[in-house]
Amino acid sequence: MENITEMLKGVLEGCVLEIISRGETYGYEITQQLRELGFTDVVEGTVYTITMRLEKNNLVNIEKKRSTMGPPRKFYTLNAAGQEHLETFWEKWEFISSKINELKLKQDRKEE
Amino acid sequence: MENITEMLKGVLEGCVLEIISRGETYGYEITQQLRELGFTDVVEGTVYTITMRLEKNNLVNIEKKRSTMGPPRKFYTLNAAGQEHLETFWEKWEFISSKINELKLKQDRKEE
DNA sequence: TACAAGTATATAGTATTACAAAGTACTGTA
DNA sequence: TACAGTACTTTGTAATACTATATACTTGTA
Repeated sequence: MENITEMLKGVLEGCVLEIISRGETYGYEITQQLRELGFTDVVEGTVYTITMRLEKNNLVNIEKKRSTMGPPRKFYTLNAAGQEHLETFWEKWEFISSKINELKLKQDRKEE
Repeated sequence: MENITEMLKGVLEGCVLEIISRGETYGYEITQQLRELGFTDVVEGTVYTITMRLEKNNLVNIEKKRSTMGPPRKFYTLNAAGQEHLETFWEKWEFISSKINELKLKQDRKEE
């Protein structure tokens, strides 16, 4: 799927929060998980800006650990504020997606 | 629903296209329809920037008509390119929302 | 040894987009 | 005339994802 970047704005951060909430993980791995999910064009730089934002907003705990496969990894876990932020994200998502789908249903009726 | 503006990026234009596709309409009316849909904080300036973009990208036809209720209205209809753009929008929306919901389902499993 | 490839974090600059705030203009009514 | 409601327009700003690049560590291979 090409050129979905504008539609990813605002949701990508939520996806990253959700991925972190499943268990300790680091930037490079998050990127790969997003790619597996289907967002194949997401690059490391993008995820990095998101994790930096999460750090800045104090939504995550950080632990640096050695790796046998390259340089040290920065592992992230959600703190309480992060959990709360994640829940808010899903509420917003539910709201918006339901509204958009409402509009879409009207479209389908239109095509009959 | 407060502060959903970042999540609206990329989808609002699609919503406007969809509204126009239902029949000739103008900026002020589009704004009101979006508010009725639930996006209560959308303001005229926002819709205006979108309609301007649609014009610039040649996705709409324009007809100016007098009104008894104020200044002349600029009525928009979709042209062929606009129709195509709208279809592409729904495809992207289907793709993204299905991926996000996939992630959400995993979340629900997680909470069990 | 030298070098490539994979892993991993980091940064600067850019484009797109929604919004805030304000202004302009036209109509009908008190 | 003054004002409220309708309607379009403009300017500037903030947020965000992307491009491109740099840095560094490990392993494998010629």
